Amino acid sequence: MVRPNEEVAALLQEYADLLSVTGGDAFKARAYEKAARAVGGYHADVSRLDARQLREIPGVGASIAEKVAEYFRSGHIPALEERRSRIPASVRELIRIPTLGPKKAMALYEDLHIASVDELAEAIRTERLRGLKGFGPKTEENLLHGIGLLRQAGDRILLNTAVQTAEDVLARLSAITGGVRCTYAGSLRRMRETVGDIDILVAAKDSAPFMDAFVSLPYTADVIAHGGTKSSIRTAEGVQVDLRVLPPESWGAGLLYFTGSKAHNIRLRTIAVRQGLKLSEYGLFEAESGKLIVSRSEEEVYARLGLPWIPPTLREDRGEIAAALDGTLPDPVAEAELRGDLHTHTDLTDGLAPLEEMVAAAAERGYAYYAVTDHAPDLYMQRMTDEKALAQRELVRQLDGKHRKLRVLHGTELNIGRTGDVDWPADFLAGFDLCVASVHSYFQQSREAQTRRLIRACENPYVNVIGHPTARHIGKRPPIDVDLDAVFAACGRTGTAMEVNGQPERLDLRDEDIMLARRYGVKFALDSDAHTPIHLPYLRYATGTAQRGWLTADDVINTWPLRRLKSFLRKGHGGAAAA
DNA sequence: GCCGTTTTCGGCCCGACTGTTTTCAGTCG
Repeated sequence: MVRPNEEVAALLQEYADLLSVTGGDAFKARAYEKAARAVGGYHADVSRLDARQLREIPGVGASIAEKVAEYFRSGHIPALEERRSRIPASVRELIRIPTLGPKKAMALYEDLHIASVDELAEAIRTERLRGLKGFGPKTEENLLHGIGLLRQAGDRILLNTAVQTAEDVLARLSAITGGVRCTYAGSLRRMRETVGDIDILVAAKDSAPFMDAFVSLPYTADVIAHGGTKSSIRTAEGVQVDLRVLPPESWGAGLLYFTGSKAHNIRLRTIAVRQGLKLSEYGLFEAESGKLIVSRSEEEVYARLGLPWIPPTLREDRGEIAAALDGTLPDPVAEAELRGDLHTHTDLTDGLAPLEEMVAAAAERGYAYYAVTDHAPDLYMQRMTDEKALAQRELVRQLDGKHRKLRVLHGTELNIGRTGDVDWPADFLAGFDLCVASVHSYFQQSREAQTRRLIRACENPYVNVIGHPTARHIGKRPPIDVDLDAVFAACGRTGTAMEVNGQPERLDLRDEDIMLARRYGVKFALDSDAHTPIHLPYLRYATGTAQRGWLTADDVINTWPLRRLKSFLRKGHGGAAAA
């Protein structure tokens, strides 16, 4: 179940999209977009607020507050429905294609009656776009590429969407009596970056009450299957959720089996067979007699196979079983080991909350340190200036120590320019406690140019962390083409950390890149890149991704005590990080 | 449509790149 805030944010965003597709006042569309983001990132549940309270959300005025209130009263927003009736919903789908915006989408619809991604692909194939004003051969190529990206992500959903749905289902099923255990399994438990469908497991003697409750969840749109051991539904948002009810005595074997991955399970079964055993979702058995040996817990099953328990995030058949056998399995970094966050924003640039609120939320989470890293001037639309940065630093110094044990660091997120230069000169950079540097432009440069610019950024003595290093957006923008070996080598050499960015659409670096970087002795920063207090928990996804990359606490600079972190941030030049 | 007043209208996230055009519209961060 999505939070009411996100439900409303989606509706406001849809309204903004429809406004921009049908033309008219661009500022109005932008006002709705801004309100959508603000509502999505607001700390309180908007379904419980009246119109007056809604207006306290920045960017929400009388008109939008009334529409939101109306939505929770009647379930309808007449103005939105009126717009929908003018434009097929599938036209809106078109603007999800990178490089295709509202104007081009409308041209396709009005001139060629193209109203969906599939129809567009077909129209390109049959050369129907030839001659349409503003659509040349390069545009066709870009559109095909964009459609490919969109389809690559397929029907898989982002990790946080899956987590929210799964946790809501778990909360509802846990309330039913007779359940011994209840959790999610599958690729979600392994924290893969996207999830195809959600697997929920319940241990109970009697499955019927769980199955019945499951198929009648408030957001069940379709019941795909409704049986005694397995039921499947599709939610209103189109997510498939499977529920399996296991007898309590085979919980461990079932959890192991349904967590996967398939390749990991095959390895385990091979080991079992060599020992004259048979492993299934019901337990570990003697092959000859069929006698059950163990099944109650994952630990017991692994132990009987001669293995320690392997954390789910490592179960991808990427060498974890060999490592477990020879005792070199890493102890993956845990979220509780993180002492702070090193990449966050405020409303001084594109964040949604003021510095004081972000710091208070960080203190609430029990951090030992917290870095504010608003955007630097070269990201023009953020309108950062030297004066604003210095004024913010004053405020940061005042807040430092206000919340008992929380140390507040003043940082910035620099833009890595075309050739690897950054926004500010050395003397100004020296005033920051740390600098994250990220790619926000020139995504299409050659591999050689991208590699050079990133290496140059690493060689800057004031750049401590490379933010979201490949700049990908899952399902929307591919990673930049760069020689990661060369960049990681430069990171290792210069003492520049690589970020594992926890924003669900980024997760950047991704697991495989992390494994590669680690071989170059690179250190990592696990960051939320929060733009509002409710993004701070995204560290959870950064941690999951880091675990999948086999990182231990020692690899991660924000598990370190402040003293050790500051020493790392000095990067050999001795100046920036004063005690 | 929102906001902040220089309170009831005028500005709003600005500039660069791409691909198309032949001087610029559309998209993006």
